[in-house]
Amino acid sequence: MSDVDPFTGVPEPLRAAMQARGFATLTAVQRAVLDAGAQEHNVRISSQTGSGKTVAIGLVLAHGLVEPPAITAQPDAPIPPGPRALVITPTRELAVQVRDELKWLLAELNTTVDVVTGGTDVRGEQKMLRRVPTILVGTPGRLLDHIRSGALSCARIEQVVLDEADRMLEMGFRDELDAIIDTLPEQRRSHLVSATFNGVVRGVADRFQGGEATLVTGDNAGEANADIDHVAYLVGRGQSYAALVNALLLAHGQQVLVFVERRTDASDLAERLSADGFAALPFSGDLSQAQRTRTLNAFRNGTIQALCSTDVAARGIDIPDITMVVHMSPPNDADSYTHRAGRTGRAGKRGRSVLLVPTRSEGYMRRILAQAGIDAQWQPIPTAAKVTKAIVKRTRKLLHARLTGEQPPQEKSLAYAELLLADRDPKTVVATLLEMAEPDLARSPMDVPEPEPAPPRRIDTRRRRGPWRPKRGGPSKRGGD
DNA sequence: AAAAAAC
Repeated sequence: MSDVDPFTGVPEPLRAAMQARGFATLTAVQRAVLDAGAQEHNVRISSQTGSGKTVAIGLVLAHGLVEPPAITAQPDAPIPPGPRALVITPTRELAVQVRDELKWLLAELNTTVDVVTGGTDVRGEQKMLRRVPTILVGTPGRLLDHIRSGALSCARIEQVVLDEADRMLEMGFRDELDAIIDTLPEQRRSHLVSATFNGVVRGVADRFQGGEATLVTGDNAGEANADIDHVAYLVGRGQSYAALVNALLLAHGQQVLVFVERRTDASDLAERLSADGFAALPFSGDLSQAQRTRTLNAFRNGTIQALCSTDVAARGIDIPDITMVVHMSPPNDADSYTHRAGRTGRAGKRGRSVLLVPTRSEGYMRRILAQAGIDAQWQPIPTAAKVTKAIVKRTRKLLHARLTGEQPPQEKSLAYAELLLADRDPKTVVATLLEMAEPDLARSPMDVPEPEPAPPRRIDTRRRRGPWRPKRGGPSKRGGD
């Protein structure tokens, strides 16, 4: 095996880009698209979250783009200039991420990759489209906008990709999707990509691909990502979910992505956590696109510890260092759970997915987990004593350094303790911790200790504060889903 | 029912 070139079949310009990016080898699904000879067919890529599906689709697209376009304009029927490939995603942030990923991968292939999404300046995009990118990534509404205004011609599209395909083929997207697909040439390749293709969507998927697709799977096809530990806590009536999330954040001490049901829940939770002294921000369609971008960047670069998000961030978003996902309310279905949880445990790293389950929803949630093929650990709610132990352990070193003036140890998990302690007198913190350590507190688990003298702080998403600087080794090695 | 997605 060792004498086999792991990049066999990868076009030379892409091999160079991948090696420059630090890839030592291909992931299973990336290897599989090449071995399947997928470059000549419609492809359906189904592989677990965080397994490098975006690069896999880049490999499929690239093989078609190495050759000059087969379509030639006839004198009597001129074909307007336009992109050769189209990638459609269900959210704006995912479109941008996919654009970025394809851009570095295909940089040496004499291609250009660009993106169009709602919430951004239409004129700027029109100008960009006049320069005719080789590959265009976008969300449905804005793509259709450009098609109808005449700014975008799809007459030269050779390949179309639906990212998060099972989501794109759902009812909510169908009308816009059909309208876009109607403008594509009959002669084209149609690709679908997702971690999940449940039975319901498979029929639609078959029709979309004209019944002809090469199925490409990675490791553990159809199984859950084994790098994620799943934990479920039963939450009784009258217990505070926000307090529980507070406790989980304290105990975990690293970045956490919290999923909530509604937009208002996102802002409510972020507000509450901020008042508790955490660096937390909401993320949902309620925000302006500019704020969405700033917030996601703040989470990506480690400026905030907690992102309180609706399902807008449930699919595809690749943030390599997320070690814990919390579901403050149960997901809608098994696939939704798989995708949410899949924001952690990426590219072979381990992650933890924590469910807060209302007692009345236990049966429902057990069915969802079984459907997703996941064996979760059902545990009692962590007691205040346990949470206290974790936070004491984490902050002890830091407090020692503060009090003695020594250099604090460089540990990322301590960085968030640093933020929590920022602007506070170490002696007050010691007093708070002692108070928290009172075993009496363990009696009422939900009465999670709140760091007493925490003044609400505004979180500046533009620059970092304090001496605190975790992050960020390098770009993702494997990319998104 | 709510989330997302065009102005």
